Amino acid sequence: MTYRIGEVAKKLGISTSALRFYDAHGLLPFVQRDAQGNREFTDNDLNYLDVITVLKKSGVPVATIADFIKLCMQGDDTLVQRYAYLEDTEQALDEQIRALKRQKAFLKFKQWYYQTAIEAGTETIHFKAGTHDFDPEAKREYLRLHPEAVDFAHFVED
Amino acid sequence: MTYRIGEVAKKLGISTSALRFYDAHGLLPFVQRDAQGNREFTDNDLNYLDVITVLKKSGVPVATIADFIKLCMQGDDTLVQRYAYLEDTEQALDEQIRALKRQKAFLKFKQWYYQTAIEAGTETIHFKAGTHDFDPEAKREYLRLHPEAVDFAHFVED
DNA sequence: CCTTGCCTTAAACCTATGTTGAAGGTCTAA
DNA sequence: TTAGACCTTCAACATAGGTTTAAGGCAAGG
Repeated sequence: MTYRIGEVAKKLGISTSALRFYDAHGLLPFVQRDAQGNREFTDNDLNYLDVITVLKKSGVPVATIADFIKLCMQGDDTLVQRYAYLEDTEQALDEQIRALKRQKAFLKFKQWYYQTAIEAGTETIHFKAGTHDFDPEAKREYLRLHPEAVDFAHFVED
Repeated sequence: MTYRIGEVAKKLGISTSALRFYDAHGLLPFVQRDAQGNREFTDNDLNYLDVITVLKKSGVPVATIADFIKLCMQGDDTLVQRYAYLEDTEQALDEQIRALKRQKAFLKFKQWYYQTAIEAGTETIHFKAGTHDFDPEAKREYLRLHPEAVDFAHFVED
């Protein structure tokens, strides 16, 4: 049983133009055509599209995914390469997660900054007296209250 | 004490062209100019640049960051708005982290898939007999061995 | 037979986020 | 006083990842 491009688009939530774009860039070499030249997607092709979708969401560029798919088409000789490839992707993913957590720690600090400012009715409590400049003491104060936030101590240079 | 654009670029690891681009797009309304028209960055401006950097790394578009900076320039009346803004950004960050973790769970499955294929010397152990089509049994088998991976059960439709 | 709804390709277009280059100003040190 | 190292603006270019549009083919229903 096969699917037409429009059905696949609906099933997977990918636009038909994106699917054609992927095909044009070598991500779908396995998709066959019918007598009229229309693409015929099999269930197995959808499995490949799941892999492609995950790699895309992991931030892997289309050209790099195309390399991986090429390896897949080459059979058992490339198994080790493909495994290494996925390990690299996983490491990149881990680094992205770590980076986002650092951004989150900083946002948490800024939320505390605004929360306390809102309670005080004014942001000036965080400024150096007589200026509109941040008092670095604010960051130190926060780190005293939230020692778990050392992750973002990177931002405290003082 | 002030810094010139090149010093700031070196200090923060942002190119001078990117800094000028941010200025042109309203992210640096606080930066003053000297008699020659050169930008003069203060230490406090660098604090704002830290905030901008974090928002950027959190995936917030430049135009949206500009809105936030505008609120910052408007004083205490916008404290609650600014807090809400940061909460929204944090939620978006949490969702990104959750999404990356789902991608990672799928990659882990694929790593198992290749690990076992490498041990067997061939990928065919995961195919339906006589075909090159994935046997959905592989996913079920993996979930039996790794019940913690239900996160990605989304991908198991069978 | 004609309309509707799919599908096809190729090429042009779009958005975000910068980068690069041209043309010129200022300051400092030799 | 001239060379070098900065800085300025403005406009053109680049890149990724699609989307849109134009022009056309095939098949089914009325």
